[in-house]
Amino acid sequence: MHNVLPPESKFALENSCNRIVGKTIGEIAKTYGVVVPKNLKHFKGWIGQLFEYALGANSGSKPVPDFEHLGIELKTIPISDKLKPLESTYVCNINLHNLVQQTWENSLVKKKISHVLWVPIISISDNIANRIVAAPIFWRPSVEELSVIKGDWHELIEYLALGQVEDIHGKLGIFLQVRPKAANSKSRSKAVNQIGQLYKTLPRGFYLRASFTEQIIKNNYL
DNA sequence: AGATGATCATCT
DNA sequence: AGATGATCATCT
Repeated sequence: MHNVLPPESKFALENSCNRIVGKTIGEIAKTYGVVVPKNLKHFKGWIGQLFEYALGANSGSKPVPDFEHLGIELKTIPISDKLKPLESTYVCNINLHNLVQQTWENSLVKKKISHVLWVPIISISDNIANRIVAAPIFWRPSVEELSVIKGDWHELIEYLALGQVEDIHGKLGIFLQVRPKAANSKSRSKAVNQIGQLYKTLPRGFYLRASFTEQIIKNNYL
């Protein structure tokens, strides 16, 4: 399998996107000689990784944007034929201890969502290979969108800073929410409780709600 | 353990 | 059917 070099510019990345739009997952996989799994149960991140490879994203599992030199984050997103996202979008992990020096301005959420390349995949077919790549979208949040997300972030971080991790649930937040992000419900990571003691709890992550990403996609297509 | 890539499964 | 909570694979 040959190596795909990172795009040198946003223009180069746009050209790569133009080459894959309208293709099926099967066609793209064939280009790189990889086998498409029958389903994603045991390969949940497979499509995302295929596009990281095809577009030359190379940041690996480091907590930085996929195209680090361009400051662009890559997100594949499954959508219906009516442009509705079928899933929420994972943004990043949450540090449940050491919250004092975290600010919105230096937050990973802000960094990750400031410039996103959305690659919507029309996922009507259960057959992964038959799913179709819709037009990729280079998106920057508007001032209004950013302000709502900033408000969500502050509300959610407030719980964590007060040691109320266990009171957080998926219903909180307008665009941004907190949900478990773990291998299973027995996974544990470091957190602080209300009286400042370290303890272990279920790891959590920030996610963008599907109702929000639906607007991003519709604003760009309709 | 914590970061990346997410989707699955169950509840409402 | 949509949303929340649970889960799967891989890398460092």
